[in-house]
Amino acid sequence: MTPEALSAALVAILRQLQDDRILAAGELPTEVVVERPRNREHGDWATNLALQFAASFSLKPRDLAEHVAKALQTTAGVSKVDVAGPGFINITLDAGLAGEIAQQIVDAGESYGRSDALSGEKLNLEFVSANPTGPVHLGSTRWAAVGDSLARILQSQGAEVTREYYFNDHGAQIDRFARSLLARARGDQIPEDGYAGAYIDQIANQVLDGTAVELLNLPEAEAQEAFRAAGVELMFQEIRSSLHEFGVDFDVYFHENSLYESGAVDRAVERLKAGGHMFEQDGALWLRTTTFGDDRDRVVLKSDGEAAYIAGDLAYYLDKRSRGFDRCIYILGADHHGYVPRMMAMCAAFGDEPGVNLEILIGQMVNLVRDGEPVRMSKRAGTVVTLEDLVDVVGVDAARYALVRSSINSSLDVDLALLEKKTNDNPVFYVQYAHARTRQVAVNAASLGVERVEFAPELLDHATEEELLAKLAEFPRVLSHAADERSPHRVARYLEEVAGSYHRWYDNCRVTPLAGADVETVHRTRLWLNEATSTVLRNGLGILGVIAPERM
RNA sequence: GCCCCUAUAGCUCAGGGGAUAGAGCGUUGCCCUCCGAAGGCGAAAGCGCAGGUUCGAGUCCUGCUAGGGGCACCA
Repeated sequence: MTPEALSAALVAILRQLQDDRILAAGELPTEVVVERPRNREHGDWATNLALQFAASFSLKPRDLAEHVAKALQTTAGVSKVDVAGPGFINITLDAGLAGEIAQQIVDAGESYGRSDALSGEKLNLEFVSANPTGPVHLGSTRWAAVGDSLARILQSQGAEVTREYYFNDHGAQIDRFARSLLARARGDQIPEDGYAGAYIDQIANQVLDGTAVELLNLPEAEAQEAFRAAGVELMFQEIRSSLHEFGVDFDVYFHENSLYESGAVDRAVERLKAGGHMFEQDGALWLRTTTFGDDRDRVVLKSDGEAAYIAGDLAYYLDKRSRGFDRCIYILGADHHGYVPRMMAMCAAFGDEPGVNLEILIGQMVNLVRDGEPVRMSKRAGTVVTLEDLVDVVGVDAARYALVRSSINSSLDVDLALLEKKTNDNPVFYVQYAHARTRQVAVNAASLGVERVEFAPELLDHATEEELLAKLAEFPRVLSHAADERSPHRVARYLEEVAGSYHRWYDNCRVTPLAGADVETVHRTRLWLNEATSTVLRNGLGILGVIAPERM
């Protein structure tokens, strides 16, 4: 009996009580929270439904709890029901029932934890979208790890997810990038507002290598354009390849420039004009975002005729919608949070529903620290840490795990000194080690003739087995909750708990018999539990884009 | 001035209104004659402050304090 099954049984009981006129008419909850009580004396599972819903039926919590408890007594698989405290319902299952989940998990394999809750939803998830004026830095790397895991989580719930990267190859910053390249190619100083760093020299040289030397003798505008086109392409390739090394591949790399070349920007503006959301003032064209809650209106076409940045976003959003995405999710850094109200206003101006068709996740920044002291990331000071730097020092697994295990609402400190020491203080090793252990136990079991030829779940009755089984049973809900809350970090935290439960079990219950002893049913049964743990750890690590190693 | 995020153990962070607030690292005491000690068991150690809502608040609301980020016809 899984917590989901118990929850469903409880909902059915409430419906029955209503049919029997014990409960007043009224809306019933569609889901009831069934939790593992912290204190094992409180049974296998507990629910607070009486405390939650008693008031809406004009009952005292304990009275409602008694009614539910009485009905639950007769439910198959339930051995004991208690009402405790103000109205908690504590449930104990029949021996063996809790153990069945081990076999179910092994049978489900890769599909354990998946659901079809989001099937039919077509989601567009945009993240990273770092500008092609430099390598992917530490901050963006966080969104690469988080975004990719979130995509996997949403896919596990049946959603059709497109990972998208908005490639910002239009506008003034690209011009500065091009001027910087050109200057370095000529051996000149970087312009005042330009980009510095060794990578600029590298790319400038690459551009030169790939073309005729006469490039430098072209008229200024043509030379700059040549460096812009070639430099952006090289930068783009580098970003793409470092993300690929990081295990993050996008389905769509969308070039901002294409929106201008295709006329999509003009069409978006026309549509907003037709909707009566645009006005002219001071020679510029404005979008009246204040109609939809923004604190001031926004310029779309500047008085010099150039498009403001938001113009591209208008067209880009419409383009996503026209590609059939019900929901467009953006992951943006905290330095862009001020951008949210105007994006939401834009969404509303197009007649869409902000928060539904357009969803923006704001993630806090990554701070660089050395020995506890903050380090300012500065390209000029050479203290920019890139995705590749991070991976070079700690590897993909540790990097992804460290960046994904915290809530995006918290800023994250990355300590350089710690990373340089290559210490194993990253919890990813704790989880990976647990998985490696399950595999080695399986290897040893096989060599000693322990096989999964029989399964007697009632033998999984040690305290550490009950704990582990309950933990494994939570995986589907953890995934579903992580999807609902857009919180990949919950999966990481959950895996750490699974690993802990497994290590404790390993310490108490042997899968292989002691030397000279016979292989018994209990060993064969435990092998199922070992395999189930392996499955959950493997599936969970897969969600995080981290390898589940056979050995370490 | 306005907006967003944060404040939980020595450090980095979890914690879905519920029962005795957790993990990793660090400190410290124990446990390898048999499936991996990258492990387990134990100890010390914590919800910024003040109100409020609630049967019940680390969690929700208000105010305060502190830290981070943002408030362009930049992108």
